[in-house]
Amino acid sequence: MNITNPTADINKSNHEMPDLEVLFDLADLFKVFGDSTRIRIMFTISDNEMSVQSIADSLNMEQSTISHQLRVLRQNKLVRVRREGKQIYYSLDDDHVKRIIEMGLDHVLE
Amino acid sequence: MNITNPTADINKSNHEMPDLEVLFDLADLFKVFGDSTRIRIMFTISDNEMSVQSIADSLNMEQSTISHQLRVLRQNKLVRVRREGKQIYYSLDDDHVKRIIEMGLDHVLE
DNA sequence: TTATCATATGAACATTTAATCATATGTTCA
DNA sequence: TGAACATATGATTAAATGTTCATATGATAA
Repeated sequence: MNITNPTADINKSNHEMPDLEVLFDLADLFKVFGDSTRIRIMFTISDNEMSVQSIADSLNMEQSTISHQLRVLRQNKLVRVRREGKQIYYSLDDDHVKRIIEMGLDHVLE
Repeated sequence: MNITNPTADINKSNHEMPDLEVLFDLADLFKVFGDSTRIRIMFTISDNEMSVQSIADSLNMEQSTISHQLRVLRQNKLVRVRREGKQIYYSLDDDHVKRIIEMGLDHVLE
């Protein structure tokens, strides 16, 4: 863990272990990807932005469920939000997100 | 993607949505990365294989806790196992795993 | 064989988490 | 203004999950 002990440089690792706090953040990030509903939402909006209700329709799930999960995605900066009239459109935040998913897919499909 | 023009866009997907089963597997994979103990274990063994007890010592956690989590990593093919006498040595399965973590780190640290 | 060490595992418990229901907030338009 | 619509949110409930304790399994050496 975050050993900042100057005397202990016996560490022959190439990768330095990040601070504990970073590791917690990292786990929290992956936690967001670790739910099938959120994964499906991310796929659904990966090409086009979509309104909440159309995501719900598309996945055959309740609007409330989708909204709750979109909040999680929002809080973790994984989606972009745009309001247009009564509707709110969501899209993936950046290609970063897609790449993480692709990496996971590679592992799952291999 | 990220079409900001709301007028009559044709929904032309570039990415096909994988089967539901694959999406579940994908979520399950990320679920494994979504725990700080497992993340820390993965960092700990990312450079050198290590025995269960030395991982536990290194993280200041119970042998049982580490063993339980190593099982999860094993079941998801994220670690390699090698027995040598009484000890069992664990290492990361492949660079794939590292790359997934690196991707996540990029997002967390940005 | 038996004692000892290293690891794995089952059960119990506490905590987290996702889905649902009901309702609140915010927007548009008559 | 008020009705209708789209989305967000709080509370509740059920299920999943991580840690701990106690113990089982498996390996080594005397």
